[in-house]
Amino acid sequence: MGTRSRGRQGQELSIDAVRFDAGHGERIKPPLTAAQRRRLMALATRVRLPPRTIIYREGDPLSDIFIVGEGLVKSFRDLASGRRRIVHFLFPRDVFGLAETGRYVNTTKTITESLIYRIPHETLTVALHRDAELQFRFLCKVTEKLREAHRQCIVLGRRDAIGRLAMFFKMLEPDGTGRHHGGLIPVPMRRTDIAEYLGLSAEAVSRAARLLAVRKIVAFEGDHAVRVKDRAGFESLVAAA
Amino acid sequence: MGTRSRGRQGQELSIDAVRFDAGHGERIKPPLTAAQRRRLMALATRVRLPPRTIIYREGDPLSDIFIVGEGLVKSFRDLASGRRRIVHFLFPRDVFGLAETGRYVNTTKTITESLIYRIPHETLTVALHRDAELQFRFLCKVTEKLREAHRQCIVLGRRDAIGRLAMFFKMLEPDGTGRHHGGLIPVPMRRTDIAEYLGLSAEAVSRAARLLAVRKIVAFEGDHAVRVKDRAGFESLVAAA
DNA sequence: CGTCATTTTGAGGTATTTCAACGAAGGTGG
DNA sequence: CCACCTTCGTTGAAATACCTCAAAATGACG
Repeated sequence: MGTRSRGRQGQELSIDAVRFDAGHGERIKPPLTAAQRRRLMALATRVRLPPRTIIYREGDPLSDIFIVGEGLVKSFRDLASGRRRIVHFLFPRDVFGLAETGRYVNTTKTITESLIYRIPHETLTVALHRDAELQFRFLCKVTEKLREAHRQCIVLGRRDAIGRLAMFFKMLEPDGTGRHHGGLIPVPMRRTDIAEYLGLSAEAVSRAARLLAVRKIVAFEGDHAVRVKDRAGFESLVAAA
Repeated sequence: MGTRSRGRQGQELSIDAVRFDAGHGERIKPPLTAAQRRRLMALATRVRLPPRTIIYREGDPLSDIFIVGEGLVKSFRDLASGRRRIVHFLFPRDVFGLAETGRYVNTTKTITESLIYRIPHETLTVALHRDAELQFRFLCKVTEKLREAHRQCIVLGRRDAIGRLAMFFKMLEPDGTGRHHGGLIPVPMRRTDIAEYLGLSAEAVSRAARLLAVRKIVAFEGDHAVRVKDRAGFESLVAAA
């Protein structure tokens, strides 16, 4: 497969990582009405999956669109070099199942135990054609994901590991300010996952994390939580770009 | 602005870089019917802009959605460090005008003389609600752009300048194989633009380009065209990831 | 033909990668 | 319940590659 997009322009629904609410930021009215949500859920099958379960593999024929109910899922690609790149993490309410030419483009795997909803993609396509408003919500959500992907590009463009890691934590921050959670940021994924997401070696992530702690910018509380100690320093690192 | 997306979930149309046709790859039936295209064009205003003209700035209030008719546009962001990052290039038939919370997120500027169509975003929103099929085309296109953004993330994740540059050229290749154009790839943008897109310094791009030429993988024909000389070597560089 | 912007080239500094090894943690089986 | 094993995380040291600074060369434009 080349780098250039050349997806078939058929009726297939191909959405990846579309969140149904306003994201981790300011809570705005949910883009889906209760009725829409109900109808959508009626089309779905629920599955509960243990950690490290592969949901589908890159290249598998497209069948369903998935929605994360609970848990954490990673979407990644194995490169020719043997290296693995995580394209994005999928949190509750994220939609995934991006396909091209009728095949999934990434492999997805649960990180923690997860509750997953699946909807046959034709079913969803039909529903979207019936309900223009519902479809518009999807459109908004995909554009939102597009913005997020662009932001990730900015992160990856940075050269310094410490800055990338800071931006990553910032991305994980529930409300973006730390006001309501005392600067505590949950970090459900493993270090190697972070490394594969940020395009760094695991060692570099480890060193950057230690540096953040040594500089008293954050304090780690176990492997799966960080607390921002120096908000000003943290934000200036994030903004340094 | 934080790194986390927190766009308002209103009726604003916020689409960036949505191509109306099948992209540079295999030519498939255009996603827009002639009638849809005609109607869309009826809503638009045409403008012809000289090179290096700013179309809108980051932070400007959202007013229109734009479509490239001819020429080349770049969409970029100035970072706190004073560095500039090009988020993407916009080719003919690409749509742009991505906004968040009612404001454009990037600055856009013509690179070459361009023909631009502009449609008030409310007008387009209404049209999309009226025509579910038209909206579905938009949805498909945005997801396509999302895939492209993911691919760019892969490129940016690479550590070697020469590999990134190779992937960039590959991205620019009209049909992805070189079969129909003798491996000749037009490169309309300047070196510095490429550098800002790839997250490299201009010097690194220059050196990588020379290296590609020295290794006889490509040959430059002026500053705005490259010819792939060693297809196998080229592809293996691209795939090396 | 001169001026300005872009591109290229050179040399040194710095950051991350890589390779290697150790320590810790989680899961499995006896 | 403990020992073992696999995986993950950390730390150290050397190598590589890009960045930065500086300056020359090329090209565009008036």
